Amino acid sequence: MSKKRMTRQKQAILEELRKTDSHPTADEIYERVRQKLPHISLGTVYRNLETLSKSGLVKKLDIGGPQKRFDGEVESHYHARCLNCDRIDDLFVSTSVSMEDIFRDSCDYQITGHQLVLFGLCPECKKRRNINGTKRIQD
Amino acid sequence: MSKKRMTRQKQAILEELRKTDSHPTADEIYERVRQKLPHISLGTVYRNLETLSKSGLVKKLDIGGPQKRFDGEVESHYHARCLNCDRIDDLFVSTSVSMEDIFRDSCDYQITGHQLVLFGLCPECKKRRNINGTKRIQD
DNA sequence: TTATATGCAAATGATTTGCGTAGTC
DNA sequence: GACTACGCAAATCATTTGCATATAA
Repeated sequence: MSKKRMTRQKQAILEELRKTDSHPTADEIYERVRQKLPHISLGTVYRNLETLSKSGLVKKLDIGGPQKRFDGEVESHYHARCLNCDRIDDLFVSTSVSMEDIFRDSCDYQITGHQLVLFGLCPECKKRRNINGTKRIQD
Repeated sequence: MSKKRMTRQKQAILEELRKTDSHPTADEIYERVRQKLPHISLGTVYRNLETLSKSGLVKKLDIGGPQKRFDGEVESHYHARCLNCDRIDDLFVSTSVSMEDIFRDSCDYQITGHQLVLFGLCPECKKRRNINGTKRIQD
C-alpha cells in the first residue's frame, strides 16, 4: 500500500469541493482551481479526484449525463436533478420512508421520474464469497 | 415531425432486447444482432437504440459504469447490480414501501449500497414554467 | 534522499456524425 | 420516387496514461 501525499493541487481541489454544493464536473473543478493554481493540469485534477474519492474524502457521482460529478458531502444522501436547468440538489432522507413520501415531502421539485439502483452481491456471488472468502470487491 | 421507418436492423435490435433480461450494452447488442445481420454497423445499432428509446419501445439505462445499457422492459422498475460479476437484475417494487423494506424483501442480494436520483423541475424552473407555459423538457 | 505527484501530450474508449448509397413507404 | 436509414470512417468528448521533471515527507 503506497503513501499518499498532500500537495497544493490536491488541497485546492478538496477545498473547492468543500465550499460548494453544486456537484461540479472535473473540468468545472479544473476551471475553478486554475484561478489559484494557473499551471495545474486537467490530468492532475482527474488523478486527484480519483485518489480523494478512493480515500473517502469526496464522492464520485455517476448519476447520468456525459460527465461524472464530484461531491464534497460524503455522508450518504440522495440527489434530485432538474431536467430543465440541470442543477443537482442534495436530499437527506431516512431509509425508513417510502418513495411516495420522498416525492411529497423531501424537496420542492415537481418530480416526474426517479431511478433507484441497489449495489451488492448477487445470490451466486454471495454464496461463493461465503465459501472461499475472496474479497476482491472493486472500487 | 419526421416519420420513422421499421427496418430489418431496427427490428432485429428490438427482438434481441425483448428476448433477454441481461441489460446489454450497445456493443453487446451489436455482436448478437450481427449473427442475424452480419453487415450491420455499430453506428446503426447506436442510432436505432436512440430512436427506439425516444419512441418508448426500449429504455436507455444510465446507471453507472463506462457504457450505457439497454432494457427491453419498459415498465417502470428498479435495478440491482452485483459489484462482483456486474450482472444487473430487475426489481419491481411499489413506491409505497420504504428503502429498508426493499433491502430486506425485494431480492436475494446482499446489499451494500444504493443510489436514488429524482428527476423533475427544480423550484425555480417549476415557477417559470407555470408563468410562461414553456414545454421544452429535454429527452 | 527518494518515491510519489505533476504537467504535458498522446492514447483510449464510448458514442456521434458526415457523406454517399441502399431500401422503406 | 422521395426521403429515411444504412454502412463506413472520421470526429468528438470524457477520461486515462506514459514519461521526464518537480516536490513532499
